[in-house]
Amino acid sequence: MPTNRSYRDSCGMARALDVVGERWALLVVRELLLVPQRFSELRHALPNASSNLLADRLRELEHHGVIHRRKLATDSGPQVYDLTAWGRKLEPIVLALCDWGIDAPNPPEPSSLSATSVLIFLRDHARPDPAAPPYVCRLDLDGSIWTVSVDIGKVQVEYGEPPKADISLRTTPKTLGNLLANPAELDAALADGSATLVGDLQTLTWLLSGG
Amino acid sequence: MPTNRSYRDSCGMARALDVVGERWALLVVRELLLVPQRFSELRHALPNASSNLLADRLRELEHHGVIHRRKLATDSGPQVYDLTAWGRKLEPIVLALCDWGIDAPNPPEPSSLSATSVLIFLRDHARPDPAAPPYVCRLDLDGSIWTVSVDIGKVQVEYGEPPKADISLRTTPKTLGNLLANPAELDAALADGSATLVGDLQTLTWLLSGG
DNA sequence: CCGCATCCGATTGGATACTG
DNA sequence: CAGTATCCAATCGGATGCGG
Repeated sequence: MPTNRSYRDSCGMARALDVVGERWALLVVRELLLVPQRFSELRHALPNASSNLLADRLRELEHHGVIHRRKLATDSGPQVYDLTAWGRKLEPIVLALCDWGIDAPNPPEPSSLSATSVLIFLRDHARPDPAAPPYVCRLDLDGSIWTVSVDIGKVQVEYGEPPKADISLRTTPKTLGNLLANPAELDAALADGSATLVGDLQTLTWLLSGG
Repeated sequence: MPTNRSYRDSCGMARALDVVGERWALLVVRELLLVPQRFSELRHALPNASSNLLADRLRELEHHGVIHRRKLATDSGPQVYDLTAWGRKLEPIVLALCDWGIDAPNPPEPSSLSATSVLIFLRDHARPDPAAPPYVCRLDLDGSIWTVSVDIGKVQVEYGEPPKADISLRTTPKTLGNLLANPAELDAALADGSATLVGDLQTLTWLLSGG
C-alpha cells in the first residue's frame, strides 16, 4: 500500500521530498532518464528493491504526476513507465546528485550497477579526445542494445540499434563500470571473455580512457 | 540509533542517497545553508521531526562528513552544527529541489515554515525593481535578526544585525511566506499586528511584490 | 532551558511466496 | 510478465525522562 506521510512543511524542498523523498523513488526516476522501462526491467535495474515496494513507488510517483504508464507502439504492445514533463525536470537534480555521490564512500559489496547508471556516467564523465575522429559504438549490455556516438569530444547515448557502428562491444554494466574506473583492465576483460569487442581496439580505448 | 542501511548500488546517485536519503536529512542540510544552528534551533525549524530522529540524523550526517559540530566563539559558548565543504556542495541541489517542489501540491495543514526556508525563497525568487534605489531591511523573524540587502535587483540575506537599516520588519516566517505569495495582504497583516513595520511602507512593498 | 536518551505503538521496508 | 499477499524486521513519530 502506497505511503501517505508528509513533512507538513510549506518549503518547496519539503514538498519535493513528499513526492520523491521516499526510499527508491529517485532511483526509479534515474532509471527512466534514458528510456521508458517496463516493470521487469526496473526490477532488473534495481535488484535490491522488492517487488511490492517497487509497485508502491510506481503507483505513488504516477499519482503525484512524476511518471505515467503508457503503451508502446500506440495502444497495443507492452506497458512502460515514462517520466512526465514535470518528472523530466528532475534530470539536472538527479545528475547533480550522481556527481555529488561520487565522493561518498563506496557501498558495501556486492553492489549492483544498472545499464542506465553506467551509461549516464559514461555520457557525463567521459572526456574523449576532441581531436579524434567521430565514431559510433554499438553497446550490448545484458542483451539490451545502445548506441554511443562520440563526436568532437561529446558523447551521446541512445537506446536502440545504431544504423551503422564503427565498433561493437558486449559486456555487463558492472564490467563496463570497472573499465571506466580502470581502463588498464581492458586487455584482461577481453582476454577472459567478460567483454567482447568487434572492431578497432584503439577506438574503444579512446572512449574508455576519457572517463 | 543511527541507521546503517544501503542501496548497495554503485551509482553515484544511490551512494548520495545512502548519505542524505534518509528521512529529514536534506531538510537539515537546508536549515544549515544560511547559518550554523544549534540543536534547539533545528528542533524549532523542523517541529515535525522528533528529537531522537533529529539527533540520529545529525550523528549520521556528521559521521558521513556532511556536517560537523563546532563551538561558536572558539572553544567556549554553545555548540552549533555547520556544513562541511562537501556538505556545502549540496546547496545548488537543495535549491533546485526547492524550485521543483514549488509545483507540487501543498502539504496538509497545519504546515510549518522555517525562517531559513522563507529567506531562501525570498532571496532566490524576489525580483525587486532593478531601477529602485538600494536599501537594507532589518528582519526580525521569531526573535532572530536577519539583514536583507537589496541592490540593483539582487537580494542578499545574512544572519545578524545590520549596521544600518532603512526599514525594519518584525513578523513570523509563516506570515512572511504568506505575504510573499500574496503581497496584497500586507495592509491587513500590519493592521492586525501579525507584522510590524518601522520605516517606509513603499520600500517594503517593493521587496514583497517582486516575489 | 539545552541536548539529547529511552521507551513504545504505528508505519514502512525487505524477503519470499504466490496469482492472474 | 506484472504485479499481490504475507510475514517479520527496521524505522518513524510522539511522549517522556534526565543530567548538566
